[in-house]
Amino acid sequence: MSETISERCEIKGLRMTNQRKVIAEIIENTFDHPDVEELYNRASAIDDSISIATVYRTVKLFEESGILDKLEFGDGRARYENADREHHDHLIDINSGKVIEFVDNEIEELQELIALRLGYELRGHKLELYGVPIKKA
Amino acid sequence: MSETISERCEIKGLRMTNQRKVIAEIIENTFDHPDVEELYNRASAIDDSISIATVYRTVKLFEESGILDKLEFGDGRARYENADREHHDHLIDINSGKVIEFVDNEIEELQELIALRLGYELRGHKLELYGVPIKKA
DNA sequence: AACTAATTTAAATTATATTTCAATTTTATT
DNA sequence: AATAAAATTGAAATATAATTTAAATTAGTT
Repeated sequence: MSETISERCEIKGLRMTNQRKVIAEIIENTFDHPDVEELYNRASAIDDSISIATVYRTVKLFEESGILDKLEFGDGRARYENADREHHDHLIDINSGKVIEFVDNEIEELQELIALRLGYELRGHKLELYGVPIKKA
Repeated sequence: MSETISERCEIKGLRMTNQRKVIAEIIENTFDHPDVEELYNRASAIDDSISIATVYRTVKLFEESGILDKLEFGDGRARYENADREHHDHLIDINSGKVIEFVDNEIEELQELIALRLGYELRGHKLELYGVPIKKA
């Protein structure tokens, strides 16, 4: 969480148009996992000249630049989150769709180890847990 | 690996048309992770009257019946595998696209535990490791 | 064999994402 | 500040994956 997204874009040499600034700021201040449609809605509320094509282009650009992480929870829509955060994985409540973030160092280390055993250097991973809330008695 | 896919379909009360039998058999005897297009190619080679719409419908039906597992490795195409196998996760070679299957009980147990700590009963998970081969000296 | 309901094909449609291209905006240069 | 070159934009067209429609066929039942 060192620099803002706009700052990181400049470091990467990306032109900061107003559209990109708007989208960057939305993601900066968001704690959920919006899809493109939702980003477009939020961006339009700030600057209604932004087109959805630009939102698609921008998230793709940001993803390729390592500024955003793309998430896919299996419903066909890609979701995005700020990549400049402590790494974490996701637990998805299959009843409500709610997404809970978590970190577990033990599981992170195990993944490295498993990859090594298979002769690979781990470059990334995707871990999603799907569950239902435990009912309290 | 107790029954064949066809047998499991019958248990579930699904009608076994010739198209479904062909698709079931392909998946039964496959050790890779074909997408719909690839299943369609293989099915057409056996019975060239099968349409791609049927392949789409069949994999969806099979998935909903718990006969197939749907995999998404982030390239936009869904892949399928026989669900009636020892549970395993996947390591994807990001250079070659090769998919390696693995099982690690420690990581399985950890996932249960993490879900419990968050107040959830684990119903499923998706773990994919992405890596590059370690070069031998 | 006839009947009913499910399934099939082929085409049309939907949903998500990407690309095209003229117009505009940005950045670097003067 | 004005200018030129290059990148970005919006709107529409296009691409791609998946689903649905409707008429025809097939499976399972009587």
